[in-house]
Amino acid sequence: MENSSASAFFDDIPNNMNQESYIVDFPFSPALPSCSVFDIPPPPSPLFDYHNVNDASFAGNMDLLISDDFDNSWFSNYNFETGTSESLPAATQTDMQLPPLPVLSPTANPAAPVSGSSLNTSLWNEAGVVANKPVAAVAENAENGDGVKFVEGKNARGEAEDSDGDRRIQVVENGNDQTPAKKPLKQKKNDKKKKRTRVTFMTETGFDYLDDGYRWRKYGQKPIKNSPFPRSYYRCTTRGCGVKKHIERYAAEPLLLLTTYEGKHTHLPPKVTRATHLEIMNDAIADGVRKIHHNQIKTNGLGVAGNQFAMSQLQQQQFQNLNQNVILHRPALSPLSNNNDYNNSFNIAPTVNVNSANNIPPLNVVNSSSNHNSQLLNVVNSSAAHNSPPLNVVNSGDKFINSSTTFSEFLQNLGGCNFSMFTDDLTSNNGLLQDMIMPMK
DNA sequence: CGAGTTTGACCCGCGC
DNA sequence: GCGCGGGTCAAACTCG
Repeated sequence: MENSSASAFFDDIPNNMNQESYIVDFPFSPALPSCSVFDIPPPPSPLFDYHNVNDASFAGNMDLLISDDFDNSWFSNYNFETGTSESLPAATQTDMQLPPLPVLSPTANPAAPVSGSSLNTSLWNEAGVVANKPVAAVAENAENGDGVKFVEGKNARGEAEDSDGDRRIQVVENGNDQTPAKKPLKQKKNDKKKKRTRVTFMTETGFDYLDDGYRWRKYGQKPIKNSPFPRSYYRCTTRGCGVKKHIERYAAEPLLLLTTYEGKHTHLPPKVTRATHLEIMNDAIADGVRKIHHNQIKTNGLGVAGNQFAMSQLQQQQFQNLNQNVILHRPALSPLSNNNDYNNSFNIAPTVNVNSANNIPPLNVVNSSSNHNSQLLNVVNSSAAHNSPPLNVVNSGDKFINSSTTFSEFLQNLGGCNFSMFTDDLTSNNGLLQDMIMPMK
């Protein structure tokens, strides 16, 4: 295997069939704010006002979670109540404006689950499916009394907003402190009314249900005030596990799906666990890269310098087999994007190269095109021959910058392998949405 | 037949 | 106290 030494453009990729392994240069882009629930911009970011996350511009940027990719010391200094931090400079609201989103029509059963298999790599070809991209997550820790939640009519400072009915994000204090002696909830058996940690993920998706690896039973659906979209209630089907979630579309941005989890699973997910992924990827990527920091050059265990990793043929196959149902994430749009970019990006279906020998579909790699500094995904191959399928690249065209501004998100795009965890405890970290929550203190 | 969904009824907190 | 809205229950229903 040789190191990558030159940039290979996307048109080259289909020709890369006969290679033992791939070395992927991942282009970190410090110039762009990160756009994923799995990532948070390097602190402090002059590009994004973490506090003013109260309208459509937050889509793709409402980073309230922290990955271990970052030195997150700034986060603890940030006061969500006042919206201030000594470590954060003044920010502007001019960055990362998303183009208009297509309007979804409410359906009779908008929260009806779709099968996991429909969330595979072919979703890029499916009509109406724009993307599945976690663009934000909101943690509400009701146990220690602090948290963040959606409220109506107030912004993140708790100030009254205009009366457009938009929901805002607000730090809330609730829970078990010495507040108001309110009439206690009527306790039902098993203390069902006890408040637990809630975390809301916002996912930009045309799907009404995202497979998160756990099994759920729907137990209710309610219309929501000021929203054409109902909220669906689900309970984890595992006996003894009281975790619930509810799903609704964000009325102001119908493409945003809000998934709120309540509670913590007492069991491993019945589906593919991240531990397996991590084993493979750890083997493939080797130590060090998983914790790589932005703009840092490290060496992985395969002797590949730089922000790279390599997967052997077997590893690729294993990885693909384990990621048949992963959610691919649409790249977020940069400030440079325009509507045409947005539209074009989804009209381009990936070339599906199915290996004739093993019939394993290739991974789809979402990436940007040229004309942007440090935005190229360079795929360089070693010389050895093999039969595994190539990486599949969706080339979105000029002026469209993908969201893979961090290594972790790149991996996310690559196959749903989430490396931006808040723990290195692989036994408890299954790589699912719920596992990527950093409790707020 | 079991598992999951649908859907109207019911419960509860909260604001007025 | 009343009504509203969110959350839950559970019987009926659907599906494999």
